[in-house]
Amino acid sequence: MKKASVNENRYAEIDAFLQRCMPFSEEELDIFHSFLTYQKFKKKSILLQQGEICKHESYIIKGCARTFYTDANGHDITLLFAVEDYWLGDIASFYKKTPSRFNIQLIEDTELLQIDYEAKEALLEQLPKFERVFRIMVQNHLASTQNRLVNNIAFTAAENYAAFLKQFPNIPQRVPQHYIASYLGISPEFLSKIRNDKKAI
Amino acid sequence: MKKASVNENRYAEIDAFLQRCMPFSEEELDIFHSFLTYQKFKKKSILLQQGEICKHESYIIKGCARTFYTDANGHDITLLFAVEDYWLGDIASFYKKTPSRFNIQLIEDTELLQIDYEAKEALLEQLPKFERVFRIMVQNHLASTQNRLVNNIAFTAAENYAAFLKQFPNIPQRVPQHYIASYLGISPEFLSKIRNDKKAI
DNA sequence: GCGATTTCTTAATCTAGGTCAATGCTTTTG
DNA sequence: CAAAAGCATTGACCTAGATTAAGAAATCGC
Repeated sequence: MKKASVNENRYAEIDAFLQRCMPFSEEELDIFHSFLTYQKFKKKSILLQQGEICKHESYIIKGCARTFYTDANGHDITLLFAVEDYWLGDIASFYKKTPSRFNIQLIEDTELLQIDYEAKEALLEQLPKFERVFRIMVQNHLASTQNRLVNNIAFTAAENYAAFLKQFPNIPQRVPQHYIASYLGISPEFLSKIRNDKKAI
Repeated sequence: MKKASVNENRYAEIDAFLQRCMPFSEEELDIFHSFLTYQKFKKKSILLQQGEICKHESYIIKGCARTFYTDANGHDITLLFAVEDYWLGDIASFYKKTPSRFNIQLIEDTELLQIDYEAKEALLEQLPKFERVFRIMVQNHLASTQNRLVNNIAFTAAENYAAFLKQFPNIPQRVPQHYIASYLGISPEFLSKIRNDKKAI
């Protein structure tokens, strides 16, 4: 018989995320859950501010966020859009307890599962299997960041925009266009021009 | 009494590298060494070619290398300079056995300790502690790649060049200047101009 | 439902950095 | 040791993309 529950199973997605990486028993998953904190935030909340120490890594159950750096002229560069099934945080700040270089801002009302430094270390001690899960996650993240760095230099803004649409077909419906410009590292005006030039063909 | 040896201890540096991450016993280090292969390569050797599958991760005992992407016009973008105490490889290709996006070319005669996929998995199985070592390595690598991506977009070429000199004061004596331009994502001519403008001040 | 704020577009002008080509200087290599 | 290859520099000219400004459209908050 199925357990009745007010809030469905808030761990369903994150468990599936883990299982895609390697098999976990019910017991292991329960232990994992015990280290997580469920949190709801309103649209436009600031999860992390440049200069602060990043206290949590956060898995998105539902919602949308953006990690970005604001330069001296107040222009920002989007490092990452995160939606359902993504993790948020500033790794450098989280692990070294140094001031973060990045801001994290929510673009929609968002539900998160959060883990702080001590909880993560305790989890890793209790279930060393998770070292591997997190290693693989970070490896994938590094590979995609390397690709993005190289693409950003090697290709034109129009090419990078086309590649972005292909890789993230659902992001444009969820975030304002000038954030996409800031992800591509171009001005909003120029992105508008690119879009218009494309239409003309 | 010290063991006499023709080739000193070729593991001295890599062991120190590991110990900076966490403590290891002599036995553990011996097991680790048993998975490594020592290799010498001549200057200009190609360790990995765009399109091939990356078969090894390589620790540099002595020497200098460059990882780069060559675009359709034959221009290249340097992803990484590696010298003593760095690791080389294309993570995405190594783990997923997909064609590599990058070339790795040696800039000096180089001595490496290499590990292939099967050996690395066997090492991780026998000594799961290494999951953590590699996780931490990859995290640091990701953090610096994120910074580089953002800096590349946010700052001017001259600023990025100054930051490069500060971060890697010894690289310019070991690699031709046009490789540094390709790391910064600018033309060699423009780097030459930047250097000249700076002198003028 | 309406004013206020954000967002997007368009157009004129400007600039960081690219391209091309020529010259001299170092390294390699045979 | 000479010829060739690779490297750095300089200058003239070109272009992708930035900046500024202003109006139009969409969305938000009450």
